[in-house]
Amino acid sequence: MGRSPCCDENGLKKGPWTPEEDEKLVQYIQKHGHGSWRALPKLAGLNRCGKSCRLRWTNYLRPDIKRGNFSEEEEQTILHLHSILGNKWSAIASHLPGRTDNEIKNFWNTHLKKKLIQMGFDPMTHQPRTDLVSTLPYLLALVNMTDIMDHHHLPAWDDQAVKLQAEAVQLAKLQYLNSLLQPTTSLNTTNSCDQNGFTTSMDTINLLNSMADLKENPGMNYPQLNNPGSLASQPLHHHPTMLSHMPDPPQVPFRSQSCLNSDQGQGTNFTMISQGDHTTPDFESSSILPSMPPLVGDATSSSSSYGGISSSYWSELFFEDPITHELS
DNA sequence: AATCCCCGCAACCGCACACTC
DNA sequence: AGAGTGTGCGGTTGCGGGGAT
Repeated sequence: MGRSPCCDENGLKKGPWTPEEDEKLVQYIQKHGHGSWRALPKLAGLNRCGKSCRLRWTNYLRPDIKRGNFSEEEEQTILHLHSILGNKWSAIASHLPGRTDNEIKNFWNTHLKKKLIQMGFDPMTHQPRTDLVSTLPYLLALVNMTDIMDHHHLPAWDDQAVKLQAEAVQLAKLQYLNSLLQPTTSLNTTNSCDQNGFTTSMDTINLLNSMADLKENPGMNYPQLNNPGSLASQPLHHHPTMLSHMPDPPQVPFRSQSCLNSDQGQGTNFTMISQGDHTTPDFESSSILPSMPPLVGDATSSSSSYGGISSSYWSELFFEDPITHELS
């Protein structure tokens, strides 16, 4: 079968559109509608193929096109929908009035995707990247910064910079933990939920991380300590530090399949050290990352998620409208 | 001031699917 | 049923602008 591409005809212009061409196209469509795109160029007096006209109209000349930068709300919506729909740009665009699939695709490829990668998240799954190799340069850079500061007794950075560094280190630790928790590592973990519906294993991990960080950086303020479910149980775009300029999204507890099916009270256990009235995780401190406590206890769930993120994340697809956050 | 390099975006390309005859 | 056509969609390209050197 097959057919020749519409733009193969000789003599048809390609490339950027001139204002005159735009004017011709707009005037014709306003007067007659686009009708058959293939026939349109001739009727409108344009030396273009129909496909080129259609793209120019739908992506640029249409009167309801919204130009300009994406708002924070739009950015958040794109992230949220992409975490569910993937690269279905037209589907995503249908939820953003005035935005075209092409515009959203470009915005994703030039801004959001890079942002996620820089933060150590897989732009396709929206989960922390678990391949240590890919994040090693990032980790090393962080370590170098810290070492240099320590070695030269440099004065502390401004608060914001220090916080950013601490948060980045925490993310790196999260990735490290995730790598340990992957099913392929043969280290099994149990996902369960607390009364708020958060997945306990990752919440535990985050709590432990926060405690470790607090130990290292006594002055820091870690919201997870007050709200253990605030970090890893949320999809990336709900991450409190990721894309921190974004306004808080509607706070809806995520319902993971493993949560729905498991008993409460189960969770990943770590070796803990009792110190008087307090119990602390058994961290063996390291200059780079705290060595991870051994995982003990048997797997009681065959959840396909690791660290509780995946199941929570995908639950949205099955239980929640991505736009309204209402149960379906 | 000139050149290089990177990045963002508009436009193109090719494939897939729906529809018509 | 199948060939031809129209359109939608996602991936890719290449140009132009701006910053870095």
